[in-house]
Amino acid sequence: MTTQPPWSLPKQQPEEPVLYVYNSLTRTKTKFVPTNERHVKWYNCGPTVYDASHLGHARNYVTQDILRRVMTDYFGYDVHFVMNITDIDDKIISRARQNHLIENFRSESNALTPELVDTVFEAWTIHVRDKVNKGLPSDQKVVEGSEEASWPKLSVLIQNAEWKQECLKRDEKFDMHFTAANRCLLAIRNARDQIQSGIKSVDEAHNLIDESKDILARTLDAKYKSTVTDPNISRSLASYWETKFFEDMARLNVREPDTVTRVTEFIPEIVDFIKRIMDNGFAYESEGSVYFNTIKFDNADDHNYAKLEPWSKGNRELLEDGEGSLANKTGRRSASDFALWKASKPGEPSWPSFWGPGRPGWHIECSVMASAIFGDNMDIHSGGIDLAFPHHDNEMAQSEAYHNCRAWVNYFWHTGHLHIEGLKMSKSLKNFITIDASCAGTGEILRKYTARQLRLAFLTQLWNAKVDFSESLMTGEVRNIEITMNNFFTVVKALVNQHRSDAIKSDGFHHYEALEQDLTKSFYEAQSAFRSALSDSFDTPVALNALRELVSKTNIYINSRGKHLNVALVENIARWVGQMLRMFGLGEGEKVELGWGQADQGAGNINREEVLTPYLRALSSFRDGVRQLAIAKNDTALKDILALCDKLRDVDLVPLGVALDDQDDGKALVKLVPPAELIKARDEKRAQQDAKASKKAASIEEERRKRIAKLEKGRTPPQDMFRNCPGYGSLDDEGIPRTDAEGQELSKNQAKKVQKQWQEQEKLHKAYLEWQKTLSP
RNA sequence: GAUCAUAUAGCUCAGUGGUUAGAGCUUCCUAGUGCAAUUGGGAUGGUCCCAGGUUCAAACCCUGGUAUGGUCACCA
Repeated sequence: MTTQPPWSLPKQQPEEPVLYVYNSLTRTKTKFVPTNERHVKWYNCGPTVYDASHLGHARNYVTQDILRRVMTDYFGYDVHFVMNITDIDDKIISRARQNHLIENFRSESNALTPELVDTVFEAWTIHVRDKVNKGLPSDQKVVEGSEEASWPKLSVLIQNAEWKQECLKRDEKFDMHFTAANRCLLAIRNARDQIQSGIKSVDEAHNLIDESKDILARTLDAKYKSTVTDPNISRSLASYWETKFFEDMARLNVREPDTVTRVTEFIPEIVDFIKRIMDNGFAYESEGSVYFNTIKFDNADDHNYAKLEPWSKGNRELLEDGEGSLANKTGRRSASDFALWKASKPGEPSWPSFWGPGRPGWHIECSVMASAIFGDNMDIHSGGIDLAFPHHDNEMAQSEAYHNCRAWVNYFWHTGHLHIEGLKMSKSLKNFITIDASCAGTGEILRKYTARQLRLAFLTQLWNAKVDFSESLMTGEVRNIEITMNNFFTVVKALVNQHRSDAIKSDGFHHYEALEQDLTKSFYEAQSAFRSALSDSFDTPVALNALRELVSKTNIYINSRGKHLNVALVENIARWVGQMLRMFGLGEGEKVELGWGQADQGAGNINREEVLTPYLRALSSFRDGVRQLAIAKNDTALKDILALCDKLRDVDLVPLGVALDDQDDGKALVKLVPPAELIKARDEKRAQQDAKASKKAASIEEERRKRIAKLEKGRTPPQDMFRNCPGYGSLDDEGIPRTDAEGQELSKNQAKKVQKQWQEQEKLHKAYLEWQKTLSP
């Protein structure tokens, strides 16, 4: 024979799953097809940098980071991930200007004077009339001149929860405005007292200004707005918060984008872009501003406006009727038209353009920057769900008007919003949580939870669903997963170490019997389940469950197999589980290590003496104890030795991060854990046990009462349950009501309901009779 | 006010008109140990929001009500 026998291509059975992802353009899961091989062009809407990042940002960027990691590290796409930074916009400008004005005002006020108090008081009255009034009922509105006089009355009214609720209905920020006003007024009164008693210090002046900052900023801004002309003021605010943003992202283990684009770096491109949209006939100029013509665009044959949320477009047009002349006032031809270029008012940062000095509108930046990097088409555009309309719809309209194309974006992925304990997060609801501890806020999330726990919380929810961030989610499910994984990896690592130290390469057995076959099968199944979950629109909750189930099965195997454990198989499983967790971005510590790593502060440079001494001291003192017992030859020696063993395990080794688990063969499994983690676990457990013990008697009694109450409910046989029961009239043979108290026949639903209740009672009664039998022999 | 959701176990939620409505967590019990521990096994727990209707059959479909939440062009 000189030729090889024929070979045939194997058939994949079952076939591997194909990636489908929920796409906002269809509001269904659509098959993911990149236009160019496995290259993926991905543009993500980044933050507007004017304030500290909050938990909502964390939700969005961590979730997108998860999707990005799955796409690159699991599915193996070559992703080019671009994110923009909005570093110029109305909010940045006004925030920077107000900060600047307050700063100036503060440094110019070098004594507490009646004039200063008057200025603050005037600002306070304006705040009360403009802001607090919004929430007040029309007959209780504060009129000019009577602000301070009406305050005592309002302070009493706000104690009334019902009244306050009504105000919040009228204006959801009422509480916030009221609190600010109250704080400010207290500071004003305090200042007056100080002046009375002759105190005029700078500190008191500054204190007054700090306490009334927000209120004062508004009036200062109204007065001196146009005097602030230095563009560096808003630029430095933006760059400050941009740095903070990336620091927060780094703490959250979010990968940096491949490309970061900033609006202020793309102004000439933006101007040219707008020019071409005008040339294509979809924009018009009015008093130095340029607007996009949504009506004309929507009416064009090959274009549609508001592809993502066409229903919102309808709302907008309805609203236009209500607003009437507003459209004319701002120079727009239709209320749905939006600004591409805004003429700058005096004091506002501006750039030259064909239409005079101005700055870009909000939506145009993303169109221009994405086009500059990706050209006339991209695979994925992502962002928070709240951006879908109008931002992304406007973006698409602009870009399609510019490129003269039908589809600028192929897939829109919108991440779901975050709620706190069932409510949306907002400053006015006072449940606002920032990411980093260094910024002021009601809460700082990284002080309370780790980046890993936060990411796990998001992984247990679908990326495009609403997340409810709650204490119970974090301390329940998340902590649970974390503990399960940590314990699993610790045990496997210890097993692997033990196995290596036994040093025999083979004991003459293959260790691949039915139990190992089963476990291997579970391993394969978990891998398949994991892949199909992620292919099904990144279903991370299901994927995580596949990992947890595999861990549970492996635990069962470890505990049932005893000495003849196939360590290699267990190690492979642990390695894969660890890799998948790291793939999600949950990794800590060294990558080569089995598992997902465990953060261990203070584990830096290794110094042999420092490392070994505490362990040797523990060992040595244990030896001392055993020796003394042996020398003393007491009757209780055996018991005392065991007590020493317990002390070594439960007291001395815990802070050293060593846990000992006894095994069948009499040799303990030595587990190495970060000490902090071990101490935490011990304390949590103790607290739980204490809590249980303290309420045990009460809860047992409670349980018993509940059980008996339920059984007692079955005392009445079903035939009698409706007798003498108000609300029902005549009964049939079995005691089921036919008519109500007035003799009217029961409605169908009613009849069905009593039937159901009757059957329920029959069951209860049966249980009751059984119970009675056990009571009387 | 307009509009859209949601309402199922103590909590978070699955549930496709058709057996006795499910899961995870919590709680309780339990195995393993000299004592612990990782871990395992089991049990408890339901007026499917209320009222009517459609259907042979409703947690599921329809109508009305109630409650909660979101959105209403600043938003991640």
